[in-house]
Amino acid sequence: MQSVLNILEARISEVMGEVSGQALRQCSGQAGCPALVRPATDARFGDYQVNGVMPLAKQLKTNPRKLAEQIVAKLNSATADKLSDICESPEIAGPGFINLRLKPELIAANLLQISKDADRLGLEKAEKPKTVVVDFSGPNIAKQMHVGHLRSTIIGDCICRLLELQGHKVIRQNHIGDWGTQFGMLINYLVNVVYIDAAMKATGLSTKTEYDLSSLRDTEELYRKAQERNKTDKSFADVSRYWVVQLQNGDEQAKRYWEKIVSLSLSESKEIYERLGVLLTESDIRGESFYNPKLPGVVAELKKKGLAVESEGAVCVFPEGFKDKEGKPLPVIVQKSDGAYLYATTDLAAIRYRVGELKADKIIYVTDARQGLHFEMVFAVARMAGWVKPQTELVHVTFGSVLGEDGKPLKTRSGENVKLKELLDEAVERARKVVEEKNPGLSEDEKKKIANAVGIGAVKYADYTNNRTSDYIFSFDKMLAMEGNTAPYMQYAYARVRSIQRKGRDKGIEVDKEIAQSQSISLTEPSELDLAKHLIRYGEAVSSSAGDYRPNYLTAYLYDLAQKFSSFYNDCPVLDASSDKRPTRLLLCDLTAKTIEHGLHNLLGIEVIEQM
RNA sequence: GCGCCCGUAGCUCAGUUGGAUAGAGCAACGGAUUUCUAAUCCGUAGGUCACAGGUUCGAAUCCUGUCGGGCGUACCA
Repeated sequence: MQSVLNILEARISEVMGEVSGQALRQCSGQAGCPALVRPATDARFGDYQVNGVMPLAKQLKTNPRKLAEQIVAKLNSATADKLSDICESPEIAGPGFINLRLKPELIAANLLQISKDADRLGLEKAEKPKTVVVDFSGPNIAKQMHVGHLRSTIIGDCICRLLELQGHKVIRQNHIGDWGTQFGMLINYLVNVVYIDAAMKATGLSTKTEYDLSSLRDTEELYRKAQERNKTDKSFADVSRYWVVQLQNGDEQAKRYWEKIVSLSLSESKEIYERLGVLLTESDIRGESFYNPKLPGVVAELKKKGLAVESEGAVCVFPEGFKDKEGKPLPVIVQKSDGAYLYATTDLAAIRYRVGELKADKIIYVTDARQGLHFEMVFAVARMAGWVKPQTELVHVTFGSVLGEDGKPLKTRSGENVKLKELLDEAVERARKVVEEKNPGLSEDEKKKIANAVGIGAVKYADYTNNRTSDYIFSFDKMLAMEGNTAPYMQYAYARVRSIQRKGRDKGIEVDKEIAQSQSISLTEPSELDLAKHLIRYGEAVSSSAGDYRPNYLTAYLYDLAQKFSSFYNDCPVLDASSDKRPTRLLLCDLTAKTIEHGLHNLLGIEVIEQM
């Protein structure tokens, strides 16, 4: 089902092209006359407004109101009747707006159509599906996931879900940091402290064993202890360097320890992904170690193509238009003077793999805004090298930082990054307290389930609902508030609908049958009509959200929906409604629940709950 | 220095290639409740869209400058 907005845009644009066609080509040479149909800014103007007449009139150097009249006349003309199946007769207003009001029959027909399509709620699929690689999350192995990974992980996840819904082939790529010099000290620590100490204890040579592998609660602790030892013990640091070399050279023992560390860390990440409802699996992992063997080839080819040159001992590519502090050309360094490779090299190898092997039409990078320059330059080099086709899209989807209440990047009191696990634990704990207070009668199981859904949902929803490009201030109190655009408010709205349906069934009303059999729609109350109109616009919200990779467009829609439902709920009894009104109201309830569930659960990965 | 992003109500934030009288939530004030879950709804009040110019039928949005903040800027990722 095509969204009303798209149909209107297409039909009106066509007519505008016909009305202006030749004249337009003469004046500007531009093709196409977008109607710029937008939701009306004020309900008094109807449901949609056409904004495109005025810019067109400017191009044609004609009077916008006169032009609007011509367009409306053409839209209405008997031969080219473009609107009467959708809208009432269009009205011209202000300097040259065309206002459109939906016909009740269209609203009714769309509601019924959505109702019949339980899986997709009438959402259309892309005409030309693309293969889209989405690079997101990318935690550092050997350290726990912290708040710095939250946004990439969940925004990336949402983008994947949106694009998949639109019918694109989405390939998730988790570019984990599982390679590098830090593994030397970690391996060294495992070998020399964990295993040797344990062995000495086992053989009675030592009674003082501080750690064995099982005592390591997590990779964070391993990292911290190894780092501490590396700093204070010079000979330990020397041995760490030895392990780096061993690992690079493919030494079996080094590899075994490395694998141990990676798998320990991955199991921690997996746990976080599951709690967050993020659909990343092990098969999506293509980390630095995966690209490591390909790096010499990347550099060699850049050299062969004459793009990479030696500068100050390092191998560099100088894409055009980038300058350093002194205004001199800024390089992308692909190999350090000591021979080591860098992030840029890995990213270039990844682009080759994604275009060459994965056949990507588009690659989306979900990382914070600070990496903007890095990607700009890497993209430039990849294009210079001919590793991406001109039509291949490389998109950097950026986001701002998560700040504490003081407006500075969120840290613990001791200045460390806040662990994602602890953040989620606290959110769930706080949600639990609220459940306990509001609904003490529920069973332990239900309380746990609700606290989990609300707590995790609140963290995610708060992030999604902020414009991704700006920083936002993290506040448990605000995200867990029952009022306002929050997860609990949305979940509550859903739970209320479900409650109506439960009550109805208890009363012996055959809710599903009544909905399935409802052929005519009766929208009499303003809040009913308002809700109905909003329900048929879900597709618009999804496509604008996906088009700009902005989850907040979707949350804004969902919040509007929940508010409109609440008004309807207040004004219109459902179960006690007269028999001519009840089927429609049951249908509105059902579609509200399905839409909230689809948005929250299918697209944002946030759990809905039947009661709270 | 240069580049990128940002500055909107007391607070937290929306604002869709420039569109009609700039919107929400919180906080404040006033109303609605023998409830289909009030974890709700309705209303009132609150603004020099940082500042100054410019572009045009029309600017929070585009351009120039100023002030304030964040980030980046040769071997981290």
